[in-house]
Amino acid sequence: MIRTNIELLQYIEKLRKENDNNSFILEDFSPKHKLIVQNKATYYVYIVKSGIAKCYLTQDTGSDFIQEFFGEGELFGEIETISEGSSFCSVESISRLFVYKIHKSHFLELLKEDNKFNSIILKTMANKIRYKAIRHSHNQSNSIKSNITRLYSLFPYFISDISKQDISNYLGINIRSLNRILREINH
Amino acid sequence: MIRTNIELLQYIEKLRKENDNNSFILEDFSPKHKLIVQNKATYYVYIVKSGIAKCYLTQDTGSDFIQEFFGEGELFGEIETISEGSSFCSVESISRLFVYKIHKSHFLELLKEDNKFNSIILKTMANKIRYKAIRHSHNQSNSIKSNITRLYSLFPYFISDISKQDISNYLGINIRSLNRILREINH
DNA sequence: TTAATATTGGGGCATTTGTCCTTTTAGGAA
DNA sequence: TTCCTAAAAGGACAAATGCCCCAATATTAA
Repeated sequence: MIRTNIELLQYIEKLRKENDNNSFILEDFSPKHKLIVQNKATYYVYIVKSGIAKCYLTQDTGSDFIQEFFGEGELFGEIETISEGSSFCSVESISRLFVYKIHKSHFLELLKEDNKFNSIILKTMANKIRYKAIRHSHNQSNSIKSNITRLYSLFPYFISDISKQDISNYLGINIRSLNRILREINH
Repeated sequence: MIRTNIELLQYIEKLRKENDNNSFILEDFSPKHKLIVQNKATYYVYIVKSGIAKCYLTQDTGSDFIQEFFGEGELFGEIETISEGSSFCSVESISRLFVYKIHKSHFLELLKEDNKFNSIILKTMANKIRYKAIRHSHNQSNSIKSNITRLYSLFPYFISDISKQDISNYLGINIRSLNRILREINH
């Protein structure tokens, strides 16, 4: 639910220290700021330094479906950069958010020239695929109750960190259903 | 639904022609053969030459959820190889299936030494992430009817190529619901 | 402070989807 | 051919989920 990638974050920070004229720029956003907007061109790749953001798709019906919550070290914008399309989702800060951003062209350069970086990105993307597969598989073939129970066991405090509306959008259900089940679980 | 990756297939076949002692082995499977088994170690990465396979996760409840159908050029086994875990899904032939297989260690070697190959794999993985995101987003926030209608427009002949049970498992619904909606759509 | 707005919680009902079961049809093996 | 099994189709009812509504509480703005 709240994804992190400490190995990547540490490597980025190491690169920043070693290189003075480095390509990573630290930025600071307050909540509800959109860093990436669905269907718009993107110019940067981002890595979360601290805080939480949500990554979501807006459907034709107007409803949002949240793909992931990004925490420390999470990477985004890389898909758009590597496969050269406009953005297929939006990314918006939930809490105060610090990110390192790097221009597309520098990101692609690093991918080519830095073997270690290349291998970390490959691993990061492999993990995203694995995680998505498992999550969506569970979500699509189990009841809401079982999905929420699963979240409780994986992320005991998700209820306090994330709004009910966002949790609903993450589960692909409506907020009434979420409340109904939460009530049932807590007697 | 039936994913393909012609660029990758062509590149593999080019490598095979240029290199006599190449690392890709052509194999031939009849339907219902499991090439990868969930939770077991894997030793190879595969690329589909022709035919169709399904990639699915089996839940604790015993039900299967189909991630994707793999057609020409689709890659699998790469996640397990890159992120070094046992398999998180099973892959099973649906039709007669020809695949190129390559040993994990050779795959990793190619990734390091062949820039073009590296870049094709990165693009392939980026596309998987994008595709999964869009599919699951739609599937989780729309009715069965709208999901089936979407399949019809994307893959007009899916009904004739794939069994009803597999379609149900792909949509994360039960077969009764599938039949009910199909009937409704066709009056 | 007060007013305005967003978030949370839940009642009541409609709709969708799942479960169980039976029949029909199609295809393969003996 | 006949038998066996798997796939497909659908009736009837139960359970899960969505939708619309309103009230209570918390948060933000003036």
